[in-house]
Parts: sequence; structure tokens; C-alpha cells
Amino acid sequence: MGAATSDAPRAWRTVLEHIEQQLLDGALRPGDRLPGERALSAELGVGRSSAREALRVLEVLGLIRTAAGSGPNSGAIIIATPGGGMSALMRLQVAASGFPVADIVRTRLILESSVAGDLADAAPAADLSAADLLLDAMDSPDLAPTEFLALDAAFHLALAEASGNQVITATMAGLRSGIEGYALEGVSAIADWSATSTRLRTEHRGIVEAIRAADAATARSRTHDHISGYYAETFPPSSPSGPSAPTATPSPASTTPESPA
Amino acid sequence: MGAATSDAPRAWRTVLEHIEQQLLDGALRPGDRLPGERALSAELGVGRSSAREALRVLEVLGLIRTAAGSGPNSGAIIIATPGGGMSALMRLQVAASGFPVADIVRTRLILESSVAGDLADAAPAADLSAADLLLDAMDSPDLAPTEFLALDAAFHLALAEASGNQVITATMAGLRSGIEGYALEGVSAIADWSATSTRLRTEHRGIVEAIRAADAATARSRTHDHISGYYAETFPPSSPSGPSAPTATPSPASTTPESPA
DNA sequence: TAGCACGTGTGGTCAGACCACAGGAGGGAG
DNA sequence: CTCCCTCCTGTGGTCTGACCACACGTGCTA
Repeated sequence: MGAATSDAPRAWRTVLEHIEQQLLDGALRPGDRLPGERALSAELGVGRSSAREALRVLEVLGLIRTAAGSGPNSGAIIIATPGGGMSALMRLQVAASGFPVADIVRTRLILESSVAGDLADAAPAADLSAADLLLDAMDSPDLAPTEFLALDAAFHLALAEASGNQVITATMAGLRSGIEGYALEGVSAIADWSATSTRLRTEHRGIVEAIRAADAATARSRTHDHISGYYAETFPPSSPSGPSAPTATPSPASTTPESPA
Repeated sequence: MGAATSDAPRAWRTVLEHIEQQLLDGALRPGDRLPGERALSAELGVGRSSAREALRVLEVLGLIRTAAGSGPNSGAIIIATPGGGMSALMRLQVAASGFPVADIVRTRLILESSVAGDLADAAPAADLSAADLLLDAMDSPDLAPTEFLALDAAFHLALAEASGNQVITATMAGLRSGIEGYALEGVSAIADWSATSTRLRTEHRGIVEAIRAADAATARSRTHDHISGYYAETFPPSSPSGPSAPTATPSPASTTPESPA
């Protein structure tokens, strides 16, 4: 042995597909332990290194968690944490120029505006306590920009989580990771951080307020303006991010009032 | 050697971070060739298998393309094809129950409605020729459901591409992949395929028509209804996809006419 | 009975060896 | 001089075997 017999597909792909199939069949469920690497490779007739390559992919994608040692917590365990995989994907794609930053911002605009609107419309009012906590934490007067930004990201994510849509939550986590580097850089472009953070805090509360008031249109437009405003300030005029400006995206409810009056 | 000295982070992660850093620094750009696996591992002081694990991750994430042999086309080459990675991620997350199908559909609703609206509002009218071609192809009377569905997916993707937002395009490709299996299964749940496909064709043309007429609100609502309608038909009442029905999401412009009259 | 030492299995990593393949360099035939 | 064929080289792809660090369980010991 030692080589691919030409007609066979890549060995690691075999492993990946095998596990995917078992997941689809229900033979493998979240919380379950995968066979050990040695067993898995023997079972599928591939080398351990090939099996490991597949497991590595699953790990980065957020499907499994691995731990050495013995006992029930060791080995590869199925977990579905899409956020991690999404973050890695977005981050690397941005690094490789596959995702223009402007497109990420535009996508945030769409997703978050929609989330805010849905939250306001939610029949049984969504639980915003997590967001409230973050809002309070952000009021600490002596927060470094980095800390503030982390709380800010967590706040936006908390809204997504409150909406209950796991796909959007994971996507937003990924989008945020993708532009995290730029966000940190951007802080230096802000003239008066104190004023900016105060404004951001006010806008955050305004969004939550609109959601609580079940005013979807306002929640949407405030979210849109909040995000586009921040990026307009962070990425001054000639940001080499892409051909068009992030704020160019017409939001579903930004300039269109359609107020509930 | 042969083992991790406990304090060191995982070797493959070292490789991954090294490459990411080079991408961020601009030392590595799309189209460039990575060092060979042997050189890379030597350079970073890790084993070749560890370097390979990192490369495998990059490959699945759509960042590199690998080819054996020699010459300029061999080796690992930086490519930024987010769609592939996104598809793998979504597909596996769905398989692992990390992404409820209902959430994926809801996300499609948001993204595609928004795309259709933006397309209609686009200052220089977007190029819809690719979508037109697919529309014509879908008119072939003797298309198998599978073929029709493939064209249908391509049509929706073409609209996203026309919008020029690469993040949305890749995300939509991923979302589609995630529910592809369910879509194929769902065909059998459709009583009169001929009638359904005719309806879908009509709806598609209606969407494009609204976009061409620069009627954003109609484009949005038609897109929303098109998608939610299809899934309502494909996943009859008691689909075990999630706690709430996909159509429960209030679209920005679905039931709210705000017609241009 | 309480505590500790050892065995065992797991992931993590490395080193070395082949294979298949694609391309280029070189020599030989025309 | 030109063209074609052959061999060589480098690349990814894979397998095997080995060792390390670690966490757990078992069972012996005090």
C-alpha cells in the first residue's frame, strides 16, 4: 500500500462522507462519541493520517470537539457549534480577499435589520435579558475600546440569539469575526472615542426600546442606521474595501418610514 | 521528537495561523502558490502530516486548490471560492442537527427578498442575462425534477451574483446545499409536479419582471412568497424541522404592500 | 476505608517510505 | 535544424510505525 490507486477518491473525503452519512442516518447524533482514530481508519480501510485530516476538518467546521486522555470526555465528540466554523471561514475568506469587507457590512445590515424587525414582531415577546445585561456592562465608564467592542459584538449577537434563528446567529458571529481585525484598526480612525461610544450606547438602547415597543419599522431603521453609521465613521471615505460603499445598500425599512401610526 | 511539548499549541493550528497571517500581510495573494508541503513543514518546524491537516482545512474552506504533479498548476494554489466552504459547512451542520432546516429557509427568505429588492433599486440596472438564460432553460418541457431543481437553484444564485455581494452569494450557495437533500426528498411530496413547476416558472419570471420594472417592493414580496410557498408545499404540515414554521417569518415587504402606486 | 501508583486507551505529532501524476529537460531520429 | 519521445524530478496523496502527554480507571497499599 501507501498510495492512492488512482481511481479511488481522496481517502480523507471517504471518511468525511462516511461520517456525514452516519449523521444523516441518525447513527451519529450530537453528544455521541466517534470511534477512535485508529478504529475509524481501520474500519474504512484508510490510514490514520487520512482519518485525522477528515477529523481536523470536522473540528474546524465546528462539528466535533476532540480531547485526549481517556474517559467519557475524551475522543472526538459530536457537537454542533456552527459559530466557530463560520467564523473561521469568514475570517480566512476575508484574509484571502474572497470576501470584500463592504459586502460583509452590507450583509450585516440586511441580517441585523431583519432580526430587529422580527424581534419587534415576535408574538411572545422575545427574551432580551441577555442583551440588557450587555447594555448595562457597556455603561461602565472606564472601558477600553477593545473591551467595549467585544461587548458591542456580544450585544448584536445576543439579539440574533434572541430571534432563535441559529443560522443567522452563526452567520452573524462569522461576519463579525471576518471584520474584527478591521474594526480594531478602525478605532484609531475615530476622533472622539468617548463621544462615539456614548452615541453607540444610546443607539443600542434605542434599538431595544423599539423592539420592546413592538415597533418593527423603527427597530429595523435604527439598526440599519446604527451599523451603517458606525462603519461610515470607522472606514473613512477612501477605504480600499471594495468598489461600492457599504451604506449604498437600501435597507428594507431605513428611509421608508411606513410608521405604525 | 514526535510529540507536542504540552505548552505548544496544536501544530496544525500554527500552520493555519501562519498562512492566515501571510494572507493578511499580503505576502500571499489569490493565485499564488504555497510552499510545498515538505518545505512548509520544515519552515515551521512541524511534521508534514500536521502541515497537511492545515492544508486540508484550507482546501475544504475553499481557500486553496491542490494538484499533484509538477509545473505551474501543481501544488497548493490560493483561490478564494467561498461558496464551496460555505456549502460544506452548511451541509454538515444540517446533518449534525446544528442548523434546523426551518432556520435555513427563514434565512433564505430574508437574504433573497433583500437581494431582489436591491436589484430592483440598483442604479445602473444589474445584468440579469445569466438569470434569463436559466429561465429559458427551465422552460424545457421534458426536465426531470432533479434537473429542474438544479436550474432553479442556479437561478436563485444568479440573482445573488447579479447583486454583486459575494458574501450573500456564497451564503446562499451554502444555504441551498444545506437543504438540497430535503429539497430532493420533498419532490415526492408534491402531488402535481407539472403544475408546480409551471407555477415556479411563472413566479420566477414575475420576480425578474418586478426587478426590471424597478419595483423593489413587489420584487421583495414576490421573492418571499415564491420561496415560502414552495417550502410550504414541499414540507407538509408536520415537518420535523423545527419548532416553528418557516413561513412564520414576517418579511420586510411581504404582507406589507406599500405599492408604488 | 482512604489514598495513591500503575496500566491503558486516546488524541497529537513526527519520521520515513512509497505511489501516481504532470511537466520539463534532454537526447535521438527525421 | 526540428520534432518527438523518454527519462528525471518534484508535487500531492497515502500508509505504517513509532513515540509523547494526558486523563481516567483499576487495584493495590497503607
